[in-house]
Amino acid sequence: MSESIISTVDIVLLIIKDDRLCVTLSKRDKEPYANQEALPGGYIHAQDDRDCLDAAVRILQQKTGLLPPYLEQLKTFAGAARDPRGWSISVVYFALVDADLILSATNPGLTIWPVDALRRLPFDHNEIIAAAVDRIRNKSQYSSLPCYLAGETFSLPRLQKIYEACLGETLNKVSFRRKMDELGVLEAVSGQTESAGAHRPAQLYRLKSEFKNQLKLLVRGL
Amino acid sequence: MSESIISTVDIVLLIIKDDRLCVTLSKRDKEPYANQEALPGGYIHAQDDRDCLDAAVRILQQKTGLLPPYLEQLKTFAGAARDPRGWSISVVYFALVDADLILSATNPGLTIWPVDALRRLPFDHNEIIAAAVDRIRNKSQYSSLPCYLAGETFSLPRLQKIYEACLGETLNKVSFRRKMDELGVLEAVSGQTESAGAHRPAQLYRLKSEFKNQLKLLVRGL
DNA sequence: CAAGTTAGTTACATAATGCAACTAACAAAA
DNA sequence: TTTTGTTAGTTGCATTATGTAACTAACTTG
Repeated sequence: MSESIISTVDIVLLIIKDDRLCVTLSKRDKEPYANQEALPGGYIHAQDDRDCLDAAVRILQQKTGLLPPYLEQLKTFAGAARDPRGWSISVVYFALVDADLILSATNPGLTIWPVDALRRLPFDHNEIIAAAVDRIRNKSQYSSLPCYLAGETFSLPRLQKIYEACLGETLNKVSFRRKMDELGVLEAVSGQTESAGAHRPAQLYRLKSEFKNQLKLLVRGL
Repeated sequence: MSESIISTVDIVLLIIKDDRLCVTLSKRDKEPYANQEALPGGYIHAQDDRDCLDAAVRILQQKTGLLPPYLEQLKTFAGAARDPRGWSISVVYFALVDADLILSATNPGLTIWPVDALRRLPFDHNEIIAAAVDRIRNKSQYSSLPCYLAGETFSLPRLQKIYEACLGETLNKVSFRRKMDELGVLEAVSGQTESAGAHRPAQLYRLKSEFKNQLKLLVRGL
């Protein structure tokens, strides 16, 4: 039956760094693959965790100190071959967070890697990250998902760069702004602008409070 | 750690019956909830199953005798409260199959229920089915997914009914046919028509062989 | 062979999208 | 103080996608 099955949760924590989609890895402190970079993860604690989301939040807190604004179940990876310890189940979540929260914090053992230039990772973690990128690419096409990768306030050109990093393609400026208007999740921060050089400063926006914990979907994609 | 966690696979087997999206339930032969209708499922066999998909195929074979043309992982439901036996993980798959394969076969203990008129089911199976319906509704909007619910050959009006059942809304005939043309997964069965009454018979189509095992996606939805 | 019914197509109005060219607002150099 | 360069943001228009109504086609039944 299931006595010998290892039950874990792993987390793909994604951020934008230098306009590129990046994944956060943490150095493993135990065998197998001790001292190697891998997705942050851990055992499910049947005593402490009420469900998988609980476990994901706990593990993320332990490994990164963060409670990210977006956390969604991605997929479950399981089988006999993926972990040297034996038959294992990993319920994988993916989290989106503003890069500054990671880069500014002192998180020992956390490293950031562009998702399109990863080296070979332990377990099936490359495959897992690829699945996360697929998911975010898909959802970015028709939702406010990438907004969770921006900070509290941001300009539309900045948000467009984030969408482009998620989608892996450049977008038309006019169409993008029309779609953001249609989405209706943003509100201008009155008077606030971002001056980033010798040119016209950009209006700053933030997520309307009612959308801080809820995705908004477009009827017809970007 | 994870010694006490129960690991199972459950399957949401969906079909179209009387132009409605329906789920296939099977009578449980063991406790808990013995003799009640529930999603077909079973323990993962770490000895026999190489991975979860393996387990899903085995369980589906045992409970229904089918190898469905479409089988995808839906989501994992886990926690302390969902199963009276204790902390449990259920990796849920959803399967699509031509209704005739179930209705014609002699599958004792299998029953068919419209997904929008279900009674209260054991475990969290109502919630699981709702998640499956959400998924199929979403994917039907921009993919060839509902084709797996049709048989070998089918007319376009029939396929439109299937799409409508999946989406829960009626579609425009001209637009639907344009989109199916754009999808490009169908080929006319030359000379074959379906005569279903005192009116013009409909051209029959089938999935092109290269799409029997691969979803095709629309760039811009139905 | 006329009537009824569904299959399938055509023509056209309306809406969505993409592109190019515009104006706006700033800093820095002249 | 004016000019220049650069990015922000808007406008107008051509092109494409979509929805609707009205059409023709092909069958069965009376």
